[in-house]
Amino acid sequence: MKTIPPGAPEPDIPAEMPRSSARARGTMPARRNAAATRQRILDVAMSEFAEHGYSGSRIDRISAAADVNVGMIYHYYGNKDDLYLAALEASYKVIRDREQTLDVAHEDPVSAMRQLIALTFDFLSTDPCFVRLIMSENLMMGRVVRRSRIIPGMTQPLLDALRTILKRGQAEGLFHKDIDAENFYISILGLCFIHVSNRHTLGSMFQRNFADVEWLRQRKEVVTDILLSYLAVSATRVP
Amino acid sequence: MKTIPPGAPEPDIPAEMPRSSARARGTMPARRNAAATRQRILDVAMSEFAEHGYSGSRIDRISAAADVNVGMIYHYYGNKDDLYLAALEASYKVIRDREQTLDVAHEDPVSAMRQLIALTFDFLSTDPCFVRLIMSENLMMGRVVRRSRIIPGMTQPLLDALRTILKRGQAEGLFHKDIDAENFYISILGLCFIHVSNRHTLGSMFQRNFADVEWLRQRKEVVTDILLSYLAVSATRVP
Amino acid sequence: MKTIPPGAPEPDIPAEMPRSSARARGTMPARRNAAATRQRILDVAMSEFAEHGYSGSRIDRISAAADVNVGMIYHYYGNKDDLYLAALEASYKVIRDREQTLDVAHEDPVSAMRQLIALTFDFLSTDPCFVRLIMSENLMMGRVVRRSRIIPGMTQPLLDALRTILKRGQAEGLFHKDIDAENFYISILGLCFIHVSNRHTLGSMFQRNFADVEWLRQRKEVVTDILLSYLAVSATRVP
Amino acid sequence: MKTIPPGAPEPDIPAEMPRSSARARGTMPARRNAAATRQRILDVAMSEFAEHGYSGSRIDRISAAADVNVGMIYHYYGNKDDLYLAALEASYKVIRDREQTLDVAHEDPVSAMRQLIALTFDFLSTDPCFVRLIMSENLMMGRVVRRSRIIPGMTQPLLDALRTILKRGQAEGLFHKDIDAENFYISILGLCFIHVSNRHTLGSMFQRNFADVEWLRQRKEVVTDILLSYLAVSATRVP
DNA sequence: GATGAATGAGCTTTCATTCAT
DNA sequence: TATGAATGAAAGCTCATTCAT
Repeated sequence: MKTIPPGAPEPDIPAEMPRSSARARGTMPARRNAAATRQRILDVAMSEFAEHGYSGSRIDRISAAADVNVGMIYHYYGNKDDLYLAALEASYKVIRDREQTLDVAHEDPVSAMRQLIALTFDFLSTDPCFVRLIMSENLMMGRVVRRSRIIPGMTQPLLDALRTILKRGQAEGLFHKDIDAENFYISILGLCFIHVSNRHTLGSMFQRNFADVEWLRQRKEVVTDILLSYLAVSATRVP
Repeated sequence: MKTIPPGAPEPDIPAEMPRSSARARGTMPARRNAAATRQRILDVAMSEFAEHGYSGSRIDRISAAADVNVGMIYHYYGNKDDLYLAALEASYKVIRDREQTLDVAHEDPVSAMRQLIALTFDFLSTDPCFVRLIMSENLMMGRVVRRSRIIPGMTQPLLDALRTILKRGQAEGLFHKDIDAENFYISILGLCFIHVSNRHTLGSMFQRNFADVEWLRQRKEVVTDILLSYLAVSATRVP
Repeated sequence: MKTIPPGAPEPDIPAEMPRSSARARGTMPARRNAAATRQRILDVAMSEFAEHGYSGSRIDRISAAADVNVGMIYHYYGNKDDLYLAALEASYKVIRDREQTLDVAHEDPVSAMRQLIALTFDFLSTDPCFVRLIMSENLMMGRVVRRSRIIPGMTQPLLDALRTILKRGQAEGLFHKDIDAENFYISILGLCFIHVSNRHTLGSMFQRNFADVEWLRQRKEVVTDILLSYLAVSATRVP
Repeated sequence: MKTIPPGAPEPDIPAEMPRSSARARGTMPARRNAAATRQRILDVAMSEFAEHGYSGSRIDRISAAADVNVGMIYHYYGNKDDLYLAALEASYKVIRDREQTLDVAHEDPVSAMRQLIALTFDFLSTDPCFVRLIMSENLMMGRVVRRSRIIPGMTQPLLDALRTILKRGQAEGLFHKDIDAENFYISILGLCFIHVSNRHTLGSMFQRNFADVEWLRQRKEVVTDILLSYLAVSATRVP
């Protein structure tokens, strides 16, 4: 819990003098890299909130895992709610950023769509943290996300990318015309989300481990099939 | 979820005299009816847990809303965990029972499938209580549902019904052969669940009200289209 | 817990119709032998208070074990305190009665003393209930026993018996003269009480089981030796 | 038990300004001294547990008397059980330490034995706290003491001291040979313990105050006589 | 005499938050 | 910037006791 992550540089602390123990002995003034401390708190908070939900998360646990004093959390983030919002926004940023790595303008539309689906599926399945954070927030009726000023803005690039793929597919006669991008994204999300969000209740219902790698591989194929079937021009329309 | 189940008659309580306020004023002797009290607690608990999740729910609030002493809850249900399990099981029972009202053996397979999808969609969308209960349980890593002895058993009839529809559709050459019933149910669930479970975060992302009736109507059509496209023999298989 | 003790006759209940189950089915009016019910409650209370002490004892447990309604306990005994007093008095009566079975007037004084010591030792060691009841009461600073009107009176016969033995021993030149009966009884009690009252802490200190039968046998000899050494005329008096 | 141990200096708190009342009035900033607070809690806990037993003791009362917030108790001691264990161990330490002040190796054996008996008698009689703590623990069937890692270890020095006295006495021909040290200690304890542990029930039986100083003085002599009579070579052995 | 549903006060414990240093 | 001792409100749960029937 108290080990310093290797990736967190603390340049102004001499390596030969381990911080925490020296501090414990009171031989060193409390002075560190503020930005790093802030970030460390945020990283830990993201895990904590993801693992335990909002109500289940403990400020004490976060401060211990981030190796900072409780007061620091309040100093940097004000209160539990705001820390939670920060964690939520940071989590959204990760997936939104990743989505922007796709080359939607030049890649073959079907392939681009497959990549978007795969990226979404893998992101949600690989680490349930994001999914759990989203669930927790929705259980709170969006009380916190509602206050976010940046999350709505992060959605536009995603929608743009999706529309670009759809338009190019339609122009090439591969996708049928009557598709709403927003609604389609929700379908992608629904199909990629459910076995992660409901892992445990589904597990209880079907007595199966939905984190099993082989099962996930098959499920990703099915999800892709379902969504591409729907997009295909040849798809049977509902009469 | 807040309606008193039709099977629980309380004939000797005059409808025009609401118990709680009258009792609070001390003008009416306490009605002693164990079964009714038990049920009232369960009904209230289902709402409370659905609204606030497990950690966020308060025994005090439940006892107040059920108009009983806190001790009664412990007398009837043991502890918060067991009350929560009872609420969860009761909720599952409602949807599983409703699924069994479908006539999957005689109805035209496509129509039967549409009905199953519609039933699932409507059940989840009409009252978010069930969805929220499920989410809460999954956030707790299935800690409670794992102890349920009846939930696993409730799944079999659903799978049987789904398999019957699929087989009959395949026999009539309407559905293609390569469909796993369990996986397909998860797809149904995913597509019907997401806009309820993620209502608030999606609302924040897209600045739209996902409880809007007109939107739900359209969404139900899309979901049905997606799932039937996938089932259809003409569907483009992934090469 | 619910089995009826064999010694408790319930003449007016036909044997072929087990009481509790019939009552559960509501087929039998609630009507029993009042005195037997009262006694059953007391018997159970003695065990309960002995096992858990006053604070640790539960009215609910007593009513369940006595197979009566909670209200009956209040009906017959008023409240927890008074039930506890009744249990305490009944317990004292058992040992005081037993002490009176000794033939102190005709038996050889040394032998009579040995018998009194053995009786006390065995009574306390065989069933720790009495000891624990006494301990519990003393932990409560005698709050309840102080209200007893019969316990002080029960002591006199014991003291009389002890004095008789001592006088006869002194008259025969077996015991030395300077012995206070009351003080001597306290010595008997202390030596016979400690390994029962302090069974667990002594067990922790010495890592030994002080309920072991062989150890008890030896201990009884030592206790007798100690007390008889002190009584003996030849005993070295402190200069 | 209520005195502040000499080793815990609180130099910067002016003696003429009692902390609790001043702080209650809000005129003095809270003294932040973890060790002192911890000790204060323990001191109060020892009294509280001694006075009311485990079940009867109240965390609220302890926190009030120690002039700290309830949470502090849990912060320092975890829970009621662990606080009780700490109090128990601290109490044992006091008597075990005191026993080690005897010079068993050089003092005349009879005199050393007298001193050990007197020390034990006085320790138990002067302040009933220790006795009551022991009783409470035994009423709980040793549930807490069983977890102690230090109490068993504290017994050895006592046994060693006792064996030293006995051996030297036997070597000098003062004590007879057949004496088990452990059993003999239990006899000492039993004779010194009973009038304290059973003060109230004995008081009720004999209508006498067993905390009376003069009675205690006589009793101490009797106890010493009894034990020395038994040790003496001239003691009449049981045939 | 007997029932059992119901009560309310009080318990131990937890936790976000503050504040003097 | 950083510390950690301290707080107060509220949580889950228990239990002696009452009361209509």
